[in-house]
Amino acid sequence: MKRDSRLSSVLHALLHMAERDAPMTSEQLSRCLGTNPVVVRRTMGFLRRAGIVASDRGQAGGWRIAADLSAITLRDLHVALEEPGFFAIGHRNDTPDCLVEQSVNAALDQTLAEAEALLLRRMGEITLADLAKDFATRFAARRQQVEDWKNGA
Amino acid sequence: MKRDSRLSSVLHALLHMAERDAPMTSEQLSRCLGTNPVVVRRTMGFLRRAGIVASDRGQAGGWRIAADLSAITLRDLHVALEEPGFFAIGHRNDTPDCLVEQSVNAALDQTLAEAEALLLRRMGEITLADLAKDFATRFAARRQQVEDWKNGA
DNA sequence: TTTCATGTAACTTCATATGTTACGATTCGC
DNA sequence: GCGAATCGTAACATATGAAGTTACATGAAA
Repeated sequence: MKRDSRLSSVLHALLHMAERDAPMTSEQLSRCLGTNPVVVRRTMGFLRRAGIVASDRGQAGGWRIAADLSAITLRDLHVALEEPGFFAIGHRNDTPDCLVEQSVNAALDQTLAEAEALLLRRMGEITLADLAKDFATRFAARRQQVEDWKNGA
Repeated sequence: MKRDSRLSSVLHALLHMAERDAPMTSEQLSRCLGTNPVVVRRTMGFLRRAGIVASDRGQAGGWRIAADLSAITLRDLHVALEEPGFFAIGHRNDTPDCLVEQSVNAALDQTLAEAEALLLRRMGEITLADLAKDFATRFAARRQQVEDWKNGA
């Protein structure tokens, strides 16, 4: 199945934006993400409508984060993107007459619902601030690595 | 997103087979599932290769369950079908150079991995025998309902 | 030997995520 | 005001993958 990568994309974009003071244009973001400015506008539009980012037109325009990093969770982004569901598996018929199919649906639905609840809970616990911190750690580690390499050479 | 419904389909098929003594043909199963005999053969082929069902050609041939109902779990079926993953969301680039993207991937992967582990655990606890029992309960309830309706009329 | 069934390749169809083109609307600097 | 930069969005193109379909080979039983 073709997986929806918009959540990953907007996270990537938001963290890049968080590293800067000035707004970033769709064109800049599209280069970060390896995609197209129109795709960026289309996807970020969901976040704008959810109040997570704001956009300005004209020169010196672009996208900026409109909320506190520690107040934006992965769950918020998932909801904002209106992602239709987490799962690549499902059943064909939502309201079957066949009792056998009803048993099958009930078992699958219950199992998937439990996993979905876990996902939503966990995603509600992870904020953009957490990711930015994780990035800072990685960045420091790489900088140290480069430093070591320079000294060794 | 187009969801993979093969797990649902084979469960449906297996429960119908469990209700009978004789083998069922692809044609019969396809009518139960509202699909095509070739699709049934293609999908059930995964279960045959996993030893969960057996098939016989020729007259009086068809499909039969080759293991104990209480020994077949949803997880076994999921694995047998070689379903590529549970999730409809994911990230675009598996081995990014960008440190920001690495942070994003790490966070998403960890969250999804946790949910996947839960799913596999739960699916490993549910057997075909459990579903057959649930079906029996629903069947009895409906029979009672019909009985009541007859008496009332 | 005929009939019925599976096994499988090849192709079609359909849904949908993503990419692209085009153009209108808005804002800024001059 | 004018022109450049930028978003907003419609319309269309492309790619991927699940499921459906056709065709035919293989094997088993009456």
